[in-house]
Amino acid sequence: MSEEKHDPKEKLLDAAESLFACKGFDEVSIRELAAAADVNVAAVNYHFQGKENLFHEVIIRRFVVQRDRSLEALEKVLGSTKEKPNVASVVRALVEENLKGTLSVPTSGSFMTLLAREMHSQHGHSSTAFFREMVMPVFQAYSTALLQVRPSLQQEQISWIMASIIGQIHHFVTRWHKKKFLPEDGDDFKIMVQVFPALGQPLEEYIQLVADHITAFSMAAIDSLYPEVVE
Amino acid sequence: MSEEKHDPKEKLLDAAESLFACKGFDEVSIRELAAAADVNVAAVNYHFQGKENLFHEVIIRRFVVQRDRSLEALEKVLGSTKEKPNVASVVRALVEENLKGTLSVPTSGSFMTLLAREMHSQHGHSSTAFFREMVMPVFQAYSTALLQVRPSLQQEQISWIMASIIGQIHHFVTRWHKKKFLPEDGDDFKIMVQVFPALGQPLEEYIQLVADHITAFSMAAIDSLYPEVVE
DNA sequence: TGTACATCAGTGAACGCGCGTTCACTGATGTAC
DNA sequence: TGTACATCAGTGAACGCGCGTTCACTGATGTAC
Repeated sequence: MSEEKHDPKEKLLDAAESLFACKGFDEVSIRELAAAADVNVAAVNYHFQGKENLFHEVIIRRFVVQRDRSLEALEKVLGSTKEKPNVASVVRALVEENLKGTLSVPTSGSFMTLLAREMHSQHGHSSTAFFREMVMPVFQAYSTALLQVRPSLQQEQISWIMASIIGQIHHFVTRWHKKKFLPEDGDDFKIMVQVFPALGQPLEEYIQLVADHITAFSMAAIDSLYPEVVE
Repeated sequence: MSEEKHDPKEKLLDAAESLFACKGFDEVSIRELAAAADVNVAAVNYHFQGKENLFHEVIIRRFVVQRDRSLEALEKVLGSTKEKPNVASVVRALVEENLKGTLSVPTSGSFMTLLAREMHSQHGHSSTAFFREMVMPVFQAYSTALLQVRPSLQQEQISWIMASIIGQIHHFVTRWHKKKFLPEDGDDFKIMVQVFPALGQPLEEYIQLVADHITAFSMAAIDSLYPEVVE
């Protein structure tokens, strides 16, 4: 089949992406990676000069996709000729695209966790570069869009709003991810679903329910705290 | 001085609490722990039968305090004779107590991260027990309180509201923690403060600003989506 | 085209280090008579 | 009270394992004449 990669570098990246996402950096050994990618143990060092670098490249590769998806989704909303973009449509794009991007890709359930590691890494340089190239552009684009659709908002108010929305997104992503690795007949699973029924739904429905809730909750807050100024 | 502990078990727990919080489970070695606690390397296994158990006990010890503080804060609000408790006061108690509890204790900035590890642990039993005894009681108490102060709310609506609030709390805690370990003259630091000015404040002010924001944001959403039914 | 050599991707085995853990031990405290 | 023994908290040194990494190597491809 044409899908099978033979480039060992690609094979390693693919294997690393799913293994790191499942088990975390420290819990995956180079031997395990090599076995999963069907390459030699020495290949990781040969192609990436160390385990840490492989990890870094996995993160970058995934995040470039995520970033571009988020930016495209926003452009689509802003460029829509059918209906004038408003606050709700921008918020919904942010919420929906992040949920889908972080949950829908099969292996990527815990990339929020991996990202946390990357951001905390002491390498300094890589951390700054990552922040500037992956996180900031999305943040800036959505901030600007919000200002555009509701000019009465001030920059700092937008920062607070974005933080509240992103916080909610992360939390619901984490919830799903936590549930995902639980045995369906275990006590933990039952309790979680009982406390939070939406977790009993399939992924697609969960995403929709969560997107609806975060959008509604945040829009209600925004409209109430910072209402549109009608001139 | 009377503060100095001589019980090696206590000394180990104290040293472990701050080291684990700073560096995470894998990045702290038993030798490091022993040195910090000024005990023998073998002491960890002697007192706790393994590194994993020590970690578990550290988490428990911290979380019992946190849980009890949260429950006390709620009781204080509900039992107040001066003013009738309302939704806002319950929400504020939840937000403020969690922020203080997670940020004010000197070593505990990253206990959210450690907690994540504990919840994901495959031990099954410990995970369930922890959830049932540490997380659920607080969740239940605040849910019941919300129902009490606004009886028109349904159980599932409360679950969604709580999730949105807790998500915001975690996010702002994480932000502070991320900033805390950054050099104050580094690029990362400058960018973060520029993007999110509240991070430039001292901890006490940050907590107040964040508590105000989350409470206001969430109350606006709640009152707008699920208004009080006046009979 | 044919030959000799250089380059390069990729490899298998081995290395050395740091880890969590173990174990035979010590010295102090408690107990029995 | 004095002696002999048992119990126990705590220890130092050593063990063995798994890890990331290294290195001398192979065999295929590219290049020069």
